[in-house]
Order: sequence, then structure tokens, then C-alpha cells
Amino acid sequence: MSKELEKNYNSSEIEGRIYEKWLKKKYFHAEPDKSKKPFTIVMPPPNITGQLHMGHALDNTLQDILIRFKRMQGYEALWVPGTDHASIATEVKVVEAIAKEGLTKETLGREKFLERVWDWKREYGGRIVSQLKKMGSSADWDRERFTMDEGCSKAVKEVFVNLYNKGLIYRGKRIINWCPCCLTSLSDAEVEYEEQAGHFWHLRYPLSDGSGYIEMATTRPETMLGDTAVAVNPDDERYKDYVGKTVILPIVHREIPIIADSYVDMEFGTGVVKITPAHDPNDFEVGLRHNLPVINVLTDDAKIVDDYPAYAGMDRYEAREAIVADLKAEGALVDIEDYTHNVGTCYRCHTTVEPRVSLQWFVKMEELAKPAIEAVKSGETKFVPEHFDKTYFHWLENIKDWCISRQLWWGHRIPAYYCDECKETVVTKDSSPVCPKCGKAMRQDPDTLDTWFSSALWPFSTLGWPEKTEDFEYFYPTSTLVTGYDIILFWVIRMMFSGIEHTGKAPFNTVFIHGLVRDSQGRKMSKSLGNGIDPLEVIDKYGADALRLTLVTGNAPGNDMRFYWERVEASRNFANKVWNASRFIMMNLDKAEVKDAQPDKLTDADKWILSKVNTLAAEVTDNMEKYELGVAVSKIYDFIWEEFCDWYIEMVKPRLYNDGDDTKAAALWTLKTVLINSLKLLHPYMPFITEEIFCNLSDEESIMISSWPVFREEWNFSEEEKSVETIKEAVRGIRNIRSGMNVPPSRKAKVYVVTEDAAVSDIFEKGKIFFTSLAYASEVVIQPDKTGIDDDAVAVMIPKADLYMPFAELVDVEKEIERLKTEEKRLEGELKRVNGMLGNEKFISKAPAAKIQEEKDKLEKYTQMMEQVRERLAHLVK
RNA sequence: GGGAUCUUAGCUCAGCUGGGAGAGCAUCUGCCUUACAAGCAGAGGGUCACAGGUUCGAGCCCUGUAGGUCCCACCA
Repeated sequence: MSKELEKNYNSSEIEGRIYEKWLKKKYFHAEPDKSKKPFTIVMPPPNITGQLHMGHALDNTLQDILIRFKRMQGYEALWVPGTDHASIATEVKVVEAIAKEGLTKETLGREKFLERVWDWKREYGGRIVSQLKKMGSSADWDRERFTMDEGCSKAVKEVFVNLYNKGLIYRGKRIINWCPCCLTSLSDAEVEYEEQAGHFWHLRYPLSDGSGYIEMATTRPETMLGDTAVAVNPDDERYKDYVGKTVILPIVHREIPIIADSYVDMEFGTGVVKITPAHDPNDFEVGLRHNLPVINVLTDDAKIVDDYPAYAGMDRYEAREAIVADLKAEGALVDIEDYTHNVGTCYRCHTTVEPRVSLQWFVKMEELAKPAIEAVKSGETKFVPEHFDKTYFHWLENIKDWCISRQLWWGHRIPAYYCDECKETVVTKDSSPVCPKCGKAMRQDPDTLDTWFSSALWPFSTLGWPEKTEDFEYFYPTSTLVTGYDIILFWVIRMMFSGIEHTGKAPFNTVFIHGLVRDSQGRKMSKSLGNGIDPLEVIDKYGADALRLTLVTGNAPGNDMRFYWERVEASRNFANKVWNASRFIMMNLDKAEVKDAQPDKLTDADKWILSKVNTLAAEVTDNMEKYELGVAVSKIYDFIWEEFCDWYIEMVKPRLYNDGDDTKAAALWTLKTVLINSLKLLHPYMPFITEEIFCNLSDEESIMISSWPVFREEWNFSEEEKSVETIKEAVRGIRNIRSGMNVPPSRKAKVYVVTEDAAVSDIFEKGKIFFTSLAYASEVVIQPDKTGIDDDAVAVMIPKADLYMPFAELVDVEKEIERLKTEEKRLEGELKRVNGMLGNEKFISKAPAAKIQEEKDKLEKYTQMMEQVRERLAHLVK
């Protein structure tokens, strides 16, 4: 029974309907099943503030391909989706929103503000999820999680308390990165360095004893208000006598010491550094070594503090100008030099961060980093591509303590409580503890945790940890983590050490890293440049399948790729090709009953294509297991388009159109079988179109729960493969000649096949029909010699046979000779190469036997073809 | 300063463990052949950045050079 399909594939008509069906049938849902092996991926949770961009599209396509592949292979495939509360990003958004109503966080108060954020989350948090569904993502939405839901929050508390009790979390006054715009501390990872044009202000501080000056340079003159020393290198002969003396700090007129510290580089500048422990991380360290006072000169929004009335309330840049002017007036300014240097900025708002001493919570990293390094060294977890492990090691080996407290309201509130009476601190999962010393109610720390603190627990918090749930036992550790290289530092490292620390196992077996999607000029897609391509627009125009195919084709793991609309168009064209091939097959299904197909009626062509699709399945599976998704899909693409459509379908047509052909059922069975197998291989990449066709073609309910094609010994037909390849070579040869001579397709020609080889003769005998249908032959005559063949015929030489076509009036003997000479030259080159190899004793003694045999076969083939060409030439050149 | 990575056809990129250079797009030539013009058939186009080395054999492995990109560090 045949079904009609539209002439062109229309993605928008079917994608929504199919996705609904999948959801309704619960195909995405996974449950622990002891009879199957688990395959688990946790989705990198997009921010609730986010809109789908190409990065998400790529990331989710890769994950969906892996999940669909494994699901079809019979694994219990679980893909856990969810979203991240994104503390800073979200808080900033909501602060902006309430500002439009004339409100601030402070006027609203903590509780009311948080209500507004939750409202915001309810309204917009689901947006990204519905966009991910448009991509065809087969995530288990029943298990959708949020980093601030009850379970995740419980895990966060558990982890914080555990680490605290082990002494791996501490609170202390340290110098941290402060964003004066977001008004919070940041971790080192959250600081992005930018090159900025600035100046070097050369200053001189007078010695207290009036014996002269000491000169130095700074990029930040305003910090001099907080200078508490001047440092030189202890080995610096120039300043030997200065150490121990004091200088008078200009403007402030405070007396500060000259100290010696090896931190100072003698080669750089004057070899003198002003030390401001409160506003520079290196100076802070120097300060600790020399017991220097820490004098803070900036408020939390980077204005000068009230202690300096002349500048109080000025912001740091305004104060810089005023202070430089005053230094100049005092004669302390020697010179101003242009200077470009790297400045740390906030990764969210790109405001220049201010190093600042403050009381924060930290995770002690050294001990946690070691087993995380070991897990990758031992192979418990491996990176794809492998070289990313170097970056990973480098970061972990140089890691500093992680500042985890944020002066924000949106996030997991730190489970530390203080007693205002007796100053006792308690860290507990209990939400309203009383002071163990004086029994008073305690005050919770107002700060929240770094967003990444909860994301670090994602692979296990989403599976029910800290409870020993069935899910956790079955699905953890997860199989593969798919993420961009830009996030290894933030996320992968932290999941690794957290997973190992809290569950005893590394959270994933493989970390599959991909690159960035850039614009057509290779620039990063960004909001500020306005060069971003909206994946939803691509889906609307070309379909999700086309987008997905584009994102995985022609790209090696870990490499960036450029986005071109032309490539999406090419993908869409492929979808259309698949669609039309399927349409053709369905249109012909009424010509015979597929179920009547007899194995003995399979022709060489049928066996050839079966054998091809069989090898394809094996290769594709292998590539996919090695995460070579781009290689795998291009093999599928080439097979479907070239072998199946351009060759096999064309070869099969005469049988379908011939009423008397008794191999028709076999042909239809082959068409259907090969198509179904191809669709299955293609399904992970192009889920919608493959499902739509599959359901029209098969009695099965859905391709996504059908079984993955495996290699079958009974479809391994190497002899038939060779036969068909011979036919193809002959057909190509004829087409080539005709095209070169501008013979119109309407002009058919008789084809003589001259061969002395019985097997070759047999191949052509069986393949006669293909010359009529594929090579414009009017008639095919097979004979052992050239009897009756016109001298003016054109010749094509293929191994073990010559093909002749009489084109008396078209043949230009000169051109024909030229063509044959070109062929002779080519063969000479080939023979030279082969003879060179075979004549090389070292090659014979060292190369593998199979390779040697291969070259010997070639030698025989080319020698024999050369004979044919020379004979023909001798005949023409009379 | 340290590290990673890239350099292959006009453009964008593949090329798995070393064994005769590939795709898509673009270009040129024929075709509306009853699945598809979003198509079919053919063609042109590459010292695989450069220089050495290992090997019977190198786009692939090693060393160095040049250029690009990215990450880390941050000498004030």
C-alpha cells in the first residue's frame, strides 16, 4: 500500500506534531532498569535569564545525538535537564526591572525582593526550556531540575556543612576581587582580563630624614592614600642604604617604612614599588610578610572613604585626577608615561574589579584538587579531545582557594549562623539554630553562595544525592559530559573535585568538549556586536534537523566553527533528498508485496547496497563511540546521497517499471530495508524527518525506540560489491567520454564490451540493463575480440575490458589520440610508482604483506590496462 | 612570561591507529531523464605554512622557524 508525501519536505509542518507525540509517549523518560545498562548525561543547566543561542544549540545537539544513539543501542538512556539560578545575572535583571518601578533592593527588603525574583523565574525561567524542545532535545523533562529547588538546596547545605566540618571551608579576611557595580565579591575565575590603555605615573616620595627621594611608578595613583610601605629588592645594591629608613607619604603626610622583599623585580622600572596592602593582591601578601597595616581607602562602590575629606565621595577615577593634580602641586609627580596593561573586569558587567580586603568564605583547594588530577591521570575520566587534559591539569595544579561567598540575595544562603551575644559561629543544616553556648537565637550569614557552588553538585544533586536513591545508585556516575571549552575552569573542574569528594567517584567517564559557534567572519557571537544568529530563526526557515546537521558536519571535536547560512541550506537540501528518495520508494510500494521477496531473487545490485549499508552501520557505530560525530554523519550523508540515491535507486528503476520482472519484490524489499537502516543511522542527527518517514514506512511505533543497526554476516557480499563497482566504473567511463565529446543524452550509442575474461563477461552480461538506463546505451554487445567494431569507435579502458562506442561522425581522431596519450601518461605514472615500491627491497622486507599484495594487484591491473591503451594507440596512429 | 591549538582547493572545513589528497559552497560544461532544478551527469582547481629529521613510505610522528587564534599568569 503506497502513501503519498508532499513533493518538498516541510519541516515546520511536522516537527511540532512529532515532538508532541514523543512527549505523550514518554519516550524520553528513563527509570532504573537492572536488565539494561545505564547511559547518563546531565545537561549543563542554562541560566534562567538566558535565551537560546548557537552555543546552546550546538551543546544540546551533541548531547541529543549521543542520547538517541545510546537509547537505540538498548541502553537505559537518561538525559537530565534543568536550569541554573545564575545568581548575579538574575539579580541584576530583577534589580533593573524593579528600578523601572522606582524600587531598589533595599527599599523592598530581602524577603520581598526574593519574592520578585521567584515571580520573575516563574515567568521567564521556562523560556529557554521551551526553546530547547524546539531543537528536538530528548531530555527527560519529567526530571527537570533547578539549582535552587528543594533537592539541590539540600545538597548544597549538606556539602557546605561537610566541607566546613572537615576544615575545607573557612571564613577569613582576604584580598578578593570586588565588583563595584554588582557590589559583590567574585572568584578568580569570574575575573576577565582586558588590555586597557593607561598611564604610568612616576612619583617620588621624600625620605623622612630629608636626605632625598625615592622614585617609583604606579598605574593607580589614587591607591597611594592607602600606601603603608615602599619596597625594594633585598639584593638591590642601589637601595641597600634605604632599607629601614622611612619616607613621608605625599598628600597624606604619613610616615611609612622602606622594606626589602624579593617580590620586587629589580629590572622593572626603578626597582621600587609602593605597597598598598588593601588594594593589590601582591601588596597584600607583602603586607602579611612584613606586618604592615591594611588601610582601606575605597567604599564598596569604589569611592574614596570619609577618612580623606579632600576626596571623600569621589569615585576612583575622579579621585585619580584630583590626586594626580595634588601630587603635582606637591612636587611628588615626576613624569606621566603612556602604558597599556591588563585590567581585571567583572565577567558579568565588565566593570573594572577592585581588589579589596574583606571577610569572606573560602573553599580550601589544595587537598580537593589532588584526587581530581588523579582521576584524569588514571583514566577514570577522560577528555575528548584528549589534549584538554593539559589545560585541566594546569589549572588544578595552580589553583588558589575559591572565594564562595557573594554579597547577593538571590542564591543559596550560606548556612552559617552567628550569635550576637557571645560571637559564637555555627555551621549547620538546621535552619534556625540556637546558640550552643548561650542559647540565644542566632543570626544567619546574609551572604549567598557562588552560583557555581551549586552547579558543581549538578551530576549528583539531580539524582537525589545526598539520599541513597535508586536513581543515584543506577545512573551515577554519569557517562558523558558535553560542554564547551570555555567552561572547563568554571564548571568541569568543580564538578570533578566535588563529585570525588562527596560521592567517592568522578562524576563522568568522558568529558566531551566542543568549540564555539562563531559568525561567518570568525568573530564570537555577542549581544554587543549584534552578530548573533538566533537558532529559532534558523529552525523556522530551514528546520531543526537542518540546523542540527549543520552544527555537527565538518567539525572536529573541540574546534570552533563558523556559521554560514549556505551550510544550513545544504543541510536542508539533504533533508529534501532523503524525503524525496523515501517518497519515491513509497510511490512504488504498490508494485509488489515486499513480504513476498525471496532471498534468491536478490540481484547483485541488491546485495551490493545491502553490503554497503551493512559496512556503513559498523563504521558509523565505531565513529560515534569514539565521539567522531562529524565523520560519522558525513559517511551517512555520502552513502544516502551517492550510493543509495544516485546509484542504487537509478539501478533499480528498470526492474520496477518492467511488469515481467520477477525480482521486483526483492528490489522493493531492498529499497525499504536499506532506507530504514539509513534512517536509523541518521536519526540521532536528524530526528524529525527520520521519524516522519519511518512511521509512514514501518509498522513500528517510533524510530527513536527502534533498534540500532548492527553488522550482519549474512549481508556481507564482497563479490557482488566488486561486480557492481566494475559496472559503475564502466558507466562512469562512458559518461565521461560522452560528456567530453559533447554527445547529447538523446543520442544513444551501441556499446561493445570486449573482454576475454569469463567472469568479467558475466558481470557485464548481468549488468547490461545499467548501460541502457545509466549510460545512454542503445544496445550492449559483449564479445571476446574486436570483430565488427568500427575503427572510429571511441574506447574506454577499464581493468580486464575495453568498451567501444561507434561515434563515426563525431570522432576527431586527433583528439582521441590525445586523450589516449593522456591516459597513457597517467598509467605510466602509476606504474612508475608501483614499480618503485615493489622494486624497493626494503619495502618488500618491511611492509606488511597485505600492503605488498595490494601493490602487486595494482601492478597487474595497470600493466594490463596499459597494454589496452597502447594497442589502441598503435591502431589509431597509422 | 607559560601553555594549548591552527596553517590542506577561490571560501569554510574534514582527513580515524603513517600506505596512492576529500566534502560543502563557489566556478565552468551539458541536461526540465515520470523521487528530488532544494535536482542529474561531467570538468577544472592543492609543493597539505616553511626548514630539517625519523621511516621502505609523512598531510599525519619528532625538532625548529614564521604567522593566526585562544587560555592561564599579571612587573607595581
